[in-house]
Amino acid sequence: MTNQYIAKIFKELAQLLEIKGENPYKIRAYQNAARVIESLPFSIETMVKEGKDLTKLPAIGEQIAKKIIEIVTTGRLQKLEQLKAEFPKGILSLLSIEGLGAKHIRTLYETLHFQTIDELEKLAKEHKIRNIKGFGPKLEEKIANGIRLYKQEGIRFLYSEAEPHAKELHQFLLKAPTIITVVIAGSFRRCKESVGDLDIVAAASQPDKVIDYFTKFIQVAHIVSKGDTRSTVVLNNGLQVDLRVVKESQFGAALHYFTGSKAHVVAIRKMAQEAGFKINEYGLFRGDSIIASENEAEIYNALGMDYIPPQLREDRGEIAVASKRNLPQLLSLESIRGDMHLYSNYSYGSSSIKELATAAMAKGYSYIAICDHFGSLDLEKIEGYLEEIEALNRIFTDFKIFKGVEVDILEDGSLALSDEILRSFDIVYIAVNSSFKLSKDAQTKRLLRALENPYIHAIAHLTSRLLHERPPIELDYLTLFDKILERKVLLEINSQPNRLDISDILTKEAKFKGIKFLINSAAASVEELNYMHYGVCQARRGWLEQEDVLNCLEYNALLTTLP
DNA sequence: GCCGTTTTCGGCCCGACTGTTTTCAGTCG
Repeated sequence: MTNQYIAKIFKELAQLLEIKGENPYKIRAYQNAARVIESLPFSIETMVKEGKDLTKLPAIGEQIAKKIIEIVTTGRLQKLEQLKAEFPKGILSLLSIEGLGAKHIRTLYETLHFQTIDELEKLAKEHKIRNIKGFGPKLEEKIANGIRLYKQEGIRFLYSEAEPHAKELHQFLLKAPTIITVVIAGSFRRCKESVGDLDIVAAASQPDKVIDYFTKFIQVAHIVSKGDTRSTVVLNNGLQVDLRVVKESQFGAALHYFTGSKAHVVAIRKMAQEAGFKINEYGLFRGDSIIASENEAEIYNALGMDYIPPQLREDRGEIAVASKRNLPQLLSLESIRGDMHLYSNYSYGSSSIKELATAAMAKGYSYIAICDHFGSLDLEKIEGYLEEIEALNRIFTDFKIFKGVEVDILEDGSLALSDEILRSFDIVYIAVNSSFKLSKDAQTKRLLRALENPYIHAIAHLTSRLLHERPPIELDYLTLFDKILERKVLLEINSQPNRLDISDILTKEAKFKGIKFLINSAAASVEELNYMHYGVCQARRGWLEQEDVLNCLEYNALLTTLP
């Protein structure tokens, strides 16, 4: 049972209680618990089975601990089942309709007693909603449209999919009248692996002119809201974009607020309040006097802490560490000295080894590893492959190519290539590329056995997840990380934008265990060498510093450090 | 429902915009 499953139960519980009109602080308590459970690096199921005290976790008190135990032991939560039975099936989907919240949904249900969502859609079309107190024609239309939209698919974008839109909007807004600064904030600035919308913060002397200009962006499909200082639009492809425009002197405070995460901002505001400040999107205040507002660093500094980079702003311990002025010095793209996992046209890459090497040199790297994916049928091919790399190494000066391979971990934990073959490579990655649905126990045993092999160096894309496509394989990470550390095996952060494997949370957990990493583009073409920056962002979200990542080392240092 | 170097009770982040209203509740971020 995953933490996500447990968190989802509390999220649904909170939503249903909201529709029921429960105490909002109780609802928030469930939401907070869900968020904490979701971002735990270890399995809460295991905690329960080992009899650990759940109330030691933040936001988990006696009541929620009891409920977690119930979920783990019975697979469900009685209280949620009861609540669900009180309302029509699918009622929670109504919450995803823009502009329709819990209070409205409750009024709708109490007035109309609809039994299905389809029934509600029909009532909306028949104009049975507009005369209810608190409703009108506009909301009625939103409900009808919202239900129709929901029946299609929910939209969420990979970071890499949102990126071109972000860049284009940035360029567009820089040409807005009276504009001074534009930053894409929100989850995009925090480099989350997928983003729900784009939040943009701008500074301008006449905000209303910028808002006007913004809503005329060519790709705007419709305008959700438009005021003097803020506006929301939806683009043709369904991506929602929010713009907030402030005065230059307030830019830092606004940027901080709109970068989030929500949990981070709430925690900072609470902390500021306890210290006698007030903080909002216009600045940090003590009484009526403004303490800081122009840039983010000033605000953090006034609160007595290190500047917290956006990628760390998730309320996962960064505030406490920053208050001790002890934040990690996160690595950057410039820290990377080589790319240690590339596929050439010997397996499923489209570029030759020489092309990859030349492109890597042009990027300023001093080494790469070609690690094609080979199985037991490829023995002849491997021979030529090794020779070609050796030949290129004789030609290049000040640049080295490692002879690498990715080998499959079979279902029983044995490897697809013999030790004899594995010995001929400089770097061997093992990877799960099949049997993704084994039980947690079987999957963990499979990895543990593979880790016994003496000729391996690193694990490629550990969880084998594909974002929005395939869930991560189930593993007992605590046990596995102990073994990885003992065997001095490296973990890869795979930069492919639909993988970003391992996750930020696992990365942080592994780092504090003492495990070292490689950040790789896993490029299958020259162009994909540029994916490296996605992996670096992910590593930053996982609190990694240069010293945690072996391909931040120069060639000679790397040679002596490689396991 | 959670939480506590002021507290085991009484707090719990803060403001813009919309659609409904005649001054504001609901929603959102």
